[in-house]
Amino acid sequence: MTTRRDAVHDTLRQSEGFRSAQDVYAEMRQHGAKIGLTTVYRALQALADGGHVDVLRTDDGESVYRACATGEHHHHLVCRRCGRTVEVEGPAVERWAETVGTEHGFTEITHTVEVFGTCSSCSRTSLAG
Amino acid sequence: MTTRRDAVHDTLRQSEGFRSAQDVYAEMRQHGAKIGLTTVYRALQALADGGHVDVLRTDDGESVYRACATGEHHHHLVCRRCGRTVEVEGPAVERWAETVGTEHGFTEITHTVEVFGTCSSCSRTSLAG
DNA sequence: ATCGGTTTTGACAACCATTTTCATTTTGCA
DNA sequence: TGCAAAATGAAAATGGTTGTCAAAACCGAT
Repeated sequence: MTTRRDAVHDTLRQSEGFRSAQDVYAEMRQHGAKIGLTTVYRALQALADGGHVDVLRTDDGESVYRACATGEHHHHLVCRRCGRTVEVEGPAVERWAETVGTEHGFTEITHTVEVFGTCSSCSRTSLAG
Repeated sequence: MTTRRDAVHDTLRQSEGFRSAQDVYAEMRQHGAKIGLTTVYRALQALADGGHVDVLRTDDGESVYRACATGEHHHHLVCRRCGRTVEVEGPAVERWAETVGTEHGFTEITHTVEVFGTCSSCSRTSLAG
């Protein structure tokens, strides 16, 4: 039997961008999956804790998740319109964060970096329509 | 009469780091201010909209605010223990975000960058205690 | 198969920051 | 002074997320 966690993970993998727990739940139900909202939340958390999916917060405080191609540290370029996401790297940013933290006497430095924009197909749409 | 918004702004100015709406409210009440929670929320939003204070989200989804020295675009180095915050600039990061977005055909690029760490006095404390 | 014991599940209730509502108070201004 | 518009705040509503707990699924041992 496919564990629910895998089912959640699969659902996420089929998505282009970041999806909320509620989104994932709704989609799974629509496809006939028998699963509860609580379980989706738990699965998502477990996946996130294990580093199998990335999490970020939308402007209105919702947590959104995404199954990324790599487990390596990376950042995201997210279309603010359709949510399409590109994984990007930025060694320069990593170094900058580390440096700036150290310079001020901080230790155990971590950072969050997200880039937002309007993707080409969305800006086309807005010009046309 | 000092408008409530100014009172909220002042309270924020006296803080070292980022404070939540509830924090600000509690502190104002403690100092004898007659103000409602709703008003604090509204004032904080207005201040944020006007670019007079910076906002960010804690890991648990709470919005926290800070009256920053400058209205210019800048980022923060925040102590994850005590919340002490240093304002930092990173021209390299700005350029990187812009470049990476443009390369992928995105327009109207914005970004969020926050650096977290443990400040020197907090790491001393943890070693001692 | 069947019996414990452990883990997972999920309906529902509880949480809690934030928003909305709306009646009251304050303000701005003629 | 009067009156419309804006600000206020107590209380209720909202909504994503988490806690509770009993039922269901799982698993190794008999």
